[in-house]
Amino acid sequence: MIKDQLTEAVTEALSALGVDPVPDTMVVERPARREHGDWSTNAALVSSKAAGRNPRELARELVDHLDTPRPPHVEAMEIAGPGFVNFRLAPTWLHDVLVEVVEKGEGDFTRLNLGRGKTVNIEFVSANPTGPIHAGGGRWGAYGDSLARVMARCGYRPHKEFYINDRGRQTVLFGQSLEARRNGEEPPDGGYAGAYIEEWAAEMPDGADPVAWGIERSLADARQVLESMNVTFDTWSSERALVESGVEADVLDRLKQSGLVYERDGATWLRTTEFGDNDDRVLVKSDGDYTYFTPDIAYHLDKYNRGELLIDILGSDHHGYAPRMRAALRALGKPEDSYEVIIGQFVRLVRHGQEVKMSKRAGNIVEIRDLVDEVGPDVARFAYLLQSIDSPQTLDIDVLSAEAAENPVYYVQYANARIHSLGEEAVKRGVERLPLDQVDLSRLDHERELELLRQLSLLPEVLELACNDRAPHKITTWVRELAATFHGFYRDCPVLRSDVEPELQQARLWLAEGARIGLAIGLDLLGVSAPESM
RNA sequence: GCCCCCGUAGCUCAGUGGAUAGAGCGUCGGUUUCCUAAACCGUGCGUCGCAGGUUCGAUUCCUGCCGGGGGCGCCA
Repeated sequence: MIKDQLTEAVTEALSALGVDPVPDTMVVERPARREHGDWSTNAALVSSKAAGRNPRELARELVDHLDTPRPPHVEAMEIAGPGFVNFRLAPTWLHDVLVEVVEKGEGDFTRLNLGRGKTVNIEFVSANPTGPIHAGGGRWGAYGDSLARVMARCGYRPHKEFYINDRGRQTVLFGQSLEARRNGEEPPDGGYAGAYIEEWAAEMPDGADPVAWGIERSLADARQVLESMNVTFDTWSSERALVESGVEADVLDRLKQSGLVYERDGATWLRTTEFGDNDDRVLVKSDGDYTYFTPDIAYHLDKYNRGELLIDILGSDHHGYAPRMRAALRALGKPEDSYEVIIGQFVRLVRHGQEVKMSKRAGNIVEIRDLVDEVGPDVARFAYLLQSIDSPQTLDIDVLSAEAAENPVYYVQYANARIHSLGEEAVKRGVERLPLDQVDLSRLDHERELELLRQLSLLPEVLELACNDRAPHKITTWVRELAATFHGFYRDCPVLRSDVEPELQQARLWLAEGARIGLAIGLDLLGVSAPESM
């Protein structure tokens, strides 16, 4: 890969100039502006101190050194600004990218090995099974599932997990609410009052245990709607089953061995402050019951059977929970970096220009189902993945539905549809794509063609960032830009028109194939379909 | 009071230690004798919330403040 070749060349040159080791802030990167070349390095800037020379002077020497022999594809090097070295490459480097893309295909192009086979347990959604999942929960679903896809492509082995809180007060209240409705009564104080309670109560068979039936009903609903958005889980873990197996006592014993457990006011506490929590936490209440915390610790311990690294994706309303779990796992001897918490910010829904306030118990929720039914699974999923999980998100339902045609997901899918239609048209016109090694890719020299190739060449860097930053939305940004460069190419560079020379036509057909592969990879990582016609 | 996240163009949001800060939508105007106009092209005088600090260089890192969201139970 060109980046590695350039990095190696720069590193060698620096060490020949007495800079060894090379500062780890040294990068070879793509400059933001085209005028600054195809690639550039800050090597002279970050090494000037070690070299005892001013940056531009060092840059000069660096360039002289790199000139004999020049790294592959390099046509010119320039010193710019405070001491950047910019590399101007022949378009051949981009033609090589296309060869790599089509030879490796959507299965292997940009398959990284950052994870080296490490297993990762990713827990997300985990909504209480007391009703349908609201539209906010869809964000965790889309995010978690896509993060798993991104990590899988980067050499991790993810295991997706949904934790079911099928025990405790909320489930009891939920069951009572169902039963009350079934008997035509009002739900109990603090119970659930949504319209779905009435619908579900009517479905409930005679003699069913309302709690157990209600939980199953909720889970079936969650599973179905999440699957419609292409969000799936490898394991659905039941808190009740865990508790019934009696693991809490084991966990308590193990925690006691850490010496961080103590009794106070009749309760049993864990000294989580030892590991940075604000307060110590109760494990066993003074009435003898476990708090929710204890089975949760047991659950996390159990998850280590399904992952060396644990990732919890939580809504920002649970962020206070992270320090205590981190502390508990450290008390149990788990390495600090084996547990990661990702805090997702909330989704605000807007309809008719007004925010839709949601409360499950009051019953005025917007379900994911409503959203998916209204705008379709691809639109919903793409919308969730449009921005960083750190940012509060505003989804305007009217914009997503009424203006569906201008939705960014269609823009991307349309690019794919155009490529397929190009293929069909080629068949109609009797044009066959020759084997790649018989095609002269150097014919690709139009700015639109080069832009498209540049965008494709960016995927490895983007994927690595998306993985390391746990930021699948970076894939969304990239695939939108890929679609944009394709549309530009499609507009200005006819492929099958009769006035296009056969050699150029062949090269362009392969370029379209490269774009198709890029779109397929990107959309797959996002869990969004790539329709062949629209 | 303490903790987490956010504050970038009219709106929704990318970007984040570098060289003139971007996209979509919206506005206005243009583009089609053969490959899908769900497209393309042009059109934006933004104190990157404010003030300090670190740095050769800060929208990006640190501190404080202001504004918004969320959280601070022997609830889950």
